Amino acid sequence: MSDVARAAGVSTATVSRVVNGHYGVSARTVAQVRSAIEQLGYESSLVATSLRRSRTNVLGLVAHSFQSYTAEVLKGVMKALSRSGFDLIIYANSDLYGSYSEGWEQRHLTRLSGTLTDGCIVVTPWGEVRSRTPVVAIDPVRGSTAPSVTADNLAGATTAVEHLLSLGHRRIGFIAGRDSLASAWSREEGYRAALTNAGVPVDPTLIGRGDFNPESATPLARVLLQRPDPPSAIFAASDGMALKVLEVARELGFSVPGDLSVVGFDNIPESALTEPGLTTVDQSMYQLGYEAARMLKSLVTGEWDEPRQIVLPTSLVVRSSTAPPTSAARP
Amino acid sequence: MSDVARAAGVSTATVSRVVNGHYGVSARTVAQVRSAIEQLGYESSLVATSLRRSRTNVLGLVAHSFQSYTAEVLKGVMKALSRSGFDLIIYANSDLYGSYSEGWEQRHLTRLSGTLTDGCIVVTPWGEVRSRTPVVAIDPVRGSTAPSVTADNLAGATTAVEHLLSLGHRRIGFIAGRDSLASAWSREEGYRAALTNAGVPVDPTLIGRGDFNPESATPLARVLLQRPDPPSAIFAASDGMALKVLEVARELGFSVPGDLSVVGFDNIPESALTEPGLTTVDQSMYQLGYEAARMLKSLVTGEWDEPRQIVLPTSLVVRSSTAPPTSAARP
DNA sequence: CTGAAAGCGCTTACAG
DNA sequence: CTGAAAGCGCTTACAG
Repeated sequence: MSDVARAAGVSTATVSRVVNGHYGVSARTVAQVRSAIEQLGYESSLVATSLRRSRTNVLGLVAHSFQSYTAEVLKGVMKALSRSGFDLIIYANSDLYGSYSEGWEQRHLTRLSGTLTDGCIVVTPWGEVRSRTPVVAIDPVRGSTAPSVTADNLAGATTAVEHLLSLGHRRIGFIAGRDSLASAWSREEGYRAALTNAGVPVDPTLIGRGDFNPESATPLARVLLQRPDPPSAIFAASDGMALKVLEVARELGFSVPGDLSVVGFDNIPESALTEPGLTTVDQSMYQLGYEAARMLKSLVTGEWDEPRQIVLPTSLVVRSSTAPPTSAARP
Repeated sequence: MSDVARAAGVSTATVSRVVNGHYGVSARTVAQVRSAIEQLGYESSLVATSLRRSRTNVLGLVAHSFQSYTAEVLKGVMKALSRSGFDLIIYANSDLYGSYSEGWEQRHLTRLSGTLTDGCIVVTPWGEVRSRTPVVAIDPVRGSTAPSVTADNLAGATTAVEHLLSLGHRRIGFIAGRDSLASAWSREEGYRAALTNAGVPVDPTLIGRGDFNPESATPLARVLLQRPDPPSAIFAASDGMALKVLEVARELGFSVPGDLSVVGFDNIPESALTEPGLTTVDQSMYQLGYEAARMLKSLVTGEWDEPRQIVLPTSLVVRSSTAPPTSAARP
């Protein structure tokens, strides 16, 4: 900027005014400055600008990994921000790839929201976060009253288990997600509610405690399927985990859906590609991202007047990983 | 930071030393400062730090949109950066969603590389870019000698067209990509080469000029298919465009692959999900991202000693959108 | 209409 | 071992 000022023979204050289109600069000066900018290929530093200004028109997104789930969310966020005047900065910590680390989102949030961003979206946070700028959580922690958008996990899970019940399954295993997340809790609630409603007692030994990380499901599925009396169906709280169940089933000689039915949750793109295709509950991750960005945008400008907690509908997608149980459940 | 300094009864200089783990601070002071940091939940501002320091350990990525292609690239980048000590910042301009705007990448690059990032990856740039920090392009412009990673587009396209030729097709249409990109050019070259090698003359009226944007293919496909003598097969330079060809074919009453064979390029996840599944050339977008990040990382630390232009292999994925031509090409 | 000066939150020689 | 001061690249009252 000082180069530009020198070239145009003015002060940096004036250059700044021209760059920001402020009034009160003579046409002649504007022209001179513009041509200097042009010639030098000057572009203002995002960092310096944001340090000085309160408003940056940049929104942030922090996520702990970039698997399919996040990628879908991102598409929705971008769509919502399209031509909104807000740019997006996504911050990803290299240490966090695929593994949760307590408090990561708080760290990143604080580092960004100091000055860089006007507000942030945080995807599947670890805990409640505080920030001086607005934050909306996608898939918040349990009991959070902060702005958030989430799928109707309870209804989705209930439908999934009802689907299995209607096929005739009675011994239905469950692989739970990370306990602290509202989504994990609701999905488990849905599982319990559907069984209870159907008069099927909940068997705690049929429940495995995963954490949404696909890998966490592998040992749990193994335990469930190596019992003398394995379940005839397994409902996993996420597709990533369900895919691992499929893997273990294959390894152990269970045919799906012949010996074992499997249902997931999320409907990530991969679920349609496996053989057999995974029956799952669709939560539009695109929509989650879209709505979160829409809310954050308005929160930042102070125009939001809808409820600060959005719940999006889910729907059951029946593919070929589910079928009625056979009498001989063991291969 | 001044809050922390006050609470700990030291200067901000000392706080800075503690935060950055510099030597020469008494154990007692360190303890005091740490406890103040803890209590106040202090986190250093990324912006201020990067403004002051030359090295930030943050790498940047700029892309003009976030469709499947970019999402896949991103996964590869994140994988390569995992536990590398480098964080990643992705910058997305809201005005650019899905549409090219000349020079966008240069603008963003300059704004980021001023101080925020140590280097950048730019995905399908519009032109050659200059920057004081290292830049690696994924899918560079034609004739670029800057660091880049790209798929073997020539071989891929040749194979695709040879596949159609071997099925018996002779009138093969082509929908080209954005001319300035090396990838678009090579894919067209591959198309021409395969035809020429087979002794089939290239018919310029069978070539449509798209720009990789899916929408650009719709009118072109319409023109091609509404001719009195439509081609029996169409090769599109990207899956996004090929999917649109499928759409137009359906609309016009062509059955695929009965009346028309269609081949794409990229192998985005959606291509496996359409009905019929799209035959396409796989270029591992994940690999492109992975290699680009690996190169950038070493370029920044000055350790890169491999060639600065990486070409990755491609492979043909045959699904059900291709078949031998029938005698009656018109429905 | 324009400039000198202060300050955003940090880091880093330079003194002491 | 620690602090006062300068400065990274901007913006914005405050004068003039």
